Amino acid sequence: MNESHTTKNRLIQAASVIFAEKGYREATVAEICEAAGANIAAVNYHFGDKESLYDAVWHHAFEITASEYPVDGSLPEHPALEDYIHSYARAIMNRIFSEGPAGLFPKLLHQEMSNPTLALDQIAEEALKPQSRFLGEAVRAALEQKVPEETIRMCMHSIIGQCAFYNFGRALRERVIGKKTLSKDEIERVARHIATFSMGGIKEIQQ
Amino acid sequence: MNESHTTKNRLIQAASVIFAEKGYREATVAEICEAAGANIAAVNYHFGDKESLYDAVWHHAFEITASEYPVDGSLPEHPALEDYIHSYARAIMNRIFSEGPAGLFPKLLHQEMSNPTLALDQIAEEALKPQSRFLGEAVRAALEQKVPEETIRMCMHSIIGQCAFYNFGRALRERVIGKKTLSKDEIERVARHIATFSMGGIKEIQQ
Amino acid sequence: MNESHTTKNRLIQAASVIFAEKGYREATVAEICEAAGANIAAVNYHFGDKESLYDAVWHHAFEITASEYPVDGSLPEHPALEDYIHSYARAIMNRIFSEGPAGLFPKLLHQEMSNPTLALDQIAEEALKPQSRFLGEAVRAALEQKVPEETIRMCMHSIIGQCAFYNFGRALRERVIGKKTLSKDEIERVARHIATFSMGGIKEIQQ
Amino acid sequence: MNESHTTKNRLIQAASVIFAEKGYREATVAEICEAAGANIAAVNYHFGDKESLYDAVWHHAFEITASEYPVDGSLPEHPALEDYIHSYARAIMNRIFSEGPAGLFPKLLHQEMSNPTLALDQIAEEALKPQSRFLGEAVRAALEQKVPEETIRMCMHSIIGQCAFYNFGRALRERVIGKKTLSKDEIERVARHIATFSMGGIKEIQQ
DNA sequence: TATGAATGAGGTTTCATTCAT
DNA sequence: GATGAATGAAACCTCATTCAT
Repeated sequence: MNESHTTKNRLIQAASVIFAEKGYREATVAEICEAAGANIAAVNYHFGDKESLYDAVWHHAFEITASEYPVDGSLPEHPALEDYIHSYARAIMNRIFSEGPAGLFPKLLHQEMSNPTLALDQIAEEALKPQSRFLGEAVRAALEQKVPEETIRMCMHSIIGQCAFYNFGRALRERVIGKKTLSKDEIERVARHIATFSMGGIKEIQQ
Repeated sequence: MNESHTTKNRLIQAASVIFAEKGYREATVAEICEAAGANIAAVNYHFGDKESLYDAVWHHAFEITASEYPVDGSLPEHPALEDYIHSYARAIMNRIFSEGPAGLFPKLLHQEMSNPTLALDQIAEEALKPQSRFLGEAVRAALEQKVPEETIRMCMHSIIGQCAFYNFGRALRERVIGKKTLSKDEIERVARHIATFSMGGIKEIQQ
Repeated sequence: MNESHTTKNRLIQAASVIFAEKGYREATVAEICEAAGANIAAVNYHFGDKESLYDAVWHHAFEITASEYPVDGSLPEHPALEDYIHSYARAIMNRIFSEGPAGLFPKLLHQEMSNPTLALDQIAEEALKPQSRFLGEAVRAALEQKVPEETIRMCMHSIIGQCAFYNFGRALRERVIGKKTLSKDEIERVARHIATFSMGGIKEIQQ
Repeated sequence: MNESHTTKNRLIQAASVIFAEKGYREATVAEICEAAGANIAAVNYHFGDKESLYDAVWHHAFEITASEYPVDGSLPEHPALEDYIHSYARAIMNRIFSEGPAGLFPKLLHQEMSNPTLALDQIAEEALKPQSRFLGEAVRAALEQKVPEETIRMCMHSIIGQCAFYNFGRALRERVIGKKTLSKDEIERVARHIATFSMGGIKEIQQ
């Protein structure tokens, strides 16, 4: 049997979508099984319990998003700081507005962060720290250690926050601004904006 | 009887904390009643159902946070753009890291945004749009209409995103950076940083 | 205070309508009190409990219907059997299709007969046996004791059944025939029909 | 497993008896499950909710009563009107006084008619209209269209009412007359009485 | 005489999990 | 390797009744 169509895989795929949409608690084992075309007992049979399925979903979702939109995916040959920021912002924005499986990771992250389970510790360690370091080292190098560590951290947060807002603020943007999604062009403009804005910010901070 | 100690008020207070911590669905009527020292049927007696209690909690939480930390609370006599941004950022940061009742609103907002209920529509309209407008008009005035509306919106998102990150990113910051809360001094420095960084960003964008 | 507008009376009146419509169990004390413009505790205060209110309602409803439409209300001077039957049928039909308070008794009776409470025993004794005897004696007299008691009883049931059908069959007639109520004229024709039909039946039985 | 002893079937059987005795609202899921020897969650597992179980009970009860006592069950070769009436009356009387499962349908009908649920619409359409038509056509044929439609309807109601009285009047007959049930012989005599009485009535009406 | 807050018992329903097959 | 029936715990909600005022 084609490995990607085993019951186990179908469960992970169906669960990804449902967990992303509703969060861990609101998603029911029954609806996941039904969406996967599997028996009600399938989750417990294949994964032991609901929470272990959730873990499996996380790994699946991160693998997809990280390989489809790596944070260093748009770096030129000899990248300057602005290139690093732009590459990071572009990847994150593409993930956030992806309507395919690559879009599941940000949605899961959003769910998870309001009600952290044990999964978040692992995710933070394996998935998010490396991305954060990617950005942190670029900023640190550019500032040439003339500034205290706290300042570097605040700059990083300013950059990450600008990107993350498009994920966490999704429901709000729909309501306050009325836009549900962004076109490819808009995504490009936003990524460019974040890079430019952040470069201006860092220059100002340096003085 | 002292009005602030009626069963109804005790329910709202207990529910605020529990909803903020766990979200609407995960919080149970039973634990709220127990925490309020009330009977299991008290919620239905005083509010009709769980959802109406939730609405009451929202209004309560917003009133407190908005009166304790208004977004225009640190404006000088003739404020420049940087003053607007600083006042906004300072209020938001203080709300986020308040350990008292003023801290409940951001936490409720975080919960709500991952699983929006009907409450969010009302909150967006009544509480968040005005704050957003406060910032938007300051930015628009400073940029003197030389730039397209999309640019203004992106700048606003850059500012809001920097602040909001400290709310939505809470669980992550704890895990990646290891800091759970910020001291008064740190809050002041972050607010100042966001104002400075954003001014630099806006100047860069203008060119 | 006008006696008919005391809280106690308003409760009885409101409860009559609601019990008639929904039956004992489905009617709630809360809605009765609200309809009567009284406090939620009023029923227990004035009547002790829900069931005692129910008893009070019965007496109220029977008094009204029996005085407005007595079964001997249309008897001529020297009545023949057909006159007795006609008078009985006319009274019952008028009660059943009354839209005022006189219509409450048949509706309560309908409710009660599918789920008898202790109230039914009393009602049967005080209200229904006398009416039954009214008809029974007329039939017995007309048949001149030439027939066994069982035959007399079956004839009575034939008469009563024809009338009662318009009460118990109400929901069904609406659905099968599509008529919700009867005009004054129709009521007269039905009463006349039942008298004629029954006289024919009794004559046939006698042979 | 023997199909008639599955949990689902045991639930229907237990529920039939309890719904017939107490009506929809008064019957509790808990007592039904206990009577069926099943878990409290069994109703929701097998039927979704209480109301769907109720529907299933209706179909079950009607199938049994209609196959055990069909309204045309006693028709001779070339039936006259009296034969139709007698066959109808005999079937209805047998249903009403059956102490087995065939007796559940009239009891359910009685309950339903004092507090109609959506089920009644369906029952009226599927179960009762055909029976009513069976009688109606026989009467219409016998009267040779010399009489207005209203007269035909009133004659039908006279016949149906005489039968139905033994169902709806059950609680009353117990109290006023003191007889709880009828023997086989009595049932036969009542059916014969209704046929004779009705023929006399119809003849009288025709003149 | 009357009230409004409060309560406890009990209702239906949901759902993750188990177990025999 | 997989299933469908079954379960127990716990969720929200309803409602007649009580009690202090």
